[in-house]
Amino acid sequence: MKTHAERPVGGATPARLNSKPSWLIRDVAAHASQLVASGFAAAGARSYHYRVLAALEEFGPKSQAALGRSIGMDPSDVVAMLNELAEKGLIERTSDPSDRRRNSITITPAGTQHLQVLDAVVAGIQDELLAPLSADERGDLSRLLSKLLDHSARGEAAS
Amino acid sequence: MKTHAERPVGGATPARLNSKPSWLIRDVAAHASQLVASGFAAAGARSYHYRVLAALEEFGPKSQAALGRSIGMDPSDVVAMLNELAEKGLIERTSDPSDRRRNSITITPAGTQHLQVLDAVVAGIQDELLAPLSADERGDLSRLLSKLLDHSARGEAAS
DNA sequence: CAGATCTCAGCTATACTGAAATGC
DNA sequence: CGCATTTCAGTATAGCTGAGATCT
Repeated sequence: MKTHAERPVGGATPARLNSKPSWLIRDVAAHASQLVASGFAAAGARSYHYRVLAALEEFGPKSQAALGRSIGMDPSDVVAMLNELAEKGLIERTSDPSDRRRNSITITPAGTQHLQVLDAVVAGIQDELLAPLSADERGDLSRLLSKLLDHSARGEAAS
Repeated sequence: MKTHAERPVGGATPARLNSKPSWLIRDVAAHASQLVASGFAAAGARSYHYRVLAALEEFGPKSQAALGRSIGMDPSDVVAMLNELAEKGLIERTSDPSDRRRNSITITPAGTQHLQVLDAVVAGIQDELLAPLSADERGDLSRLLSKLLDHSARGEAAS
């Protein structure tokens, strides 16, 4: 589960890569993903599950399409994830009587409980990931990243 | 080519996600990857090609295994990428006489030229990605990310 | 009829695993 | 022999496309 590699081992990394923000971000993200994936795997979940359960808990019941839009997930992937979550009893699909094309998705009590477990896993990962940074630096990092994200979100909206 | 999506559109994003550094990083990285992938695709390349060519140009001829180690790429993936690069005449494989298990990989003049084109693409992407940040902020971001990367690299070395 | 919704089948890129053939 | 190198075949995940059936 510690798959290893992911970062150079033998010699140096090419300067082109470790000096470019786009690559630094990708490398840090790869590390973060690995932490999340293995933490969630230990809890029998995956990253997609967390996104879905979080949206349901924060926003209440939604249609599959609306769910997908709120977390940037493709509708076809939503189908597959809900199948998995329903099998585990973490969500419930009921067809919406006001629009018979739609399913109304609800998080179950077991789902809420599972979400809390995953929240704890995620919290632990933030600590591990940000260990080398001071509280101030953590704030700076979040602020800078949010700025980049806002910008790219607006860029897409403009297209 | 503008694939779209990638970030919520309909309503708000769950607070759990956009408040956690690990998710912010992943989202920014996804955006960066998309920029790189489409920029490289326009030049007939992919991200893996850049890594390989950069390592060869900066460090000189290497064996496939050493190449893979220097850029954190799996040996089996190195094989496939070198096949593609060799077909385009960007690298050359010659078997190493001092150790007949090894191939010595060299970047060709065409490869160096192609790398320069990709360098320009990458430079443009940094500007696009970091547009909302001041020069000071860009420096801060790189510094913070490098710190995180150093930490995770040391963590792996310790295992 | 246009358009939304759900579903399924399949594709790509990245990254990894396992195993074989060869050579040190 | 153990170990490194190259290669191939296969797996898994995230994200996407295309198309069909159903409904508004």
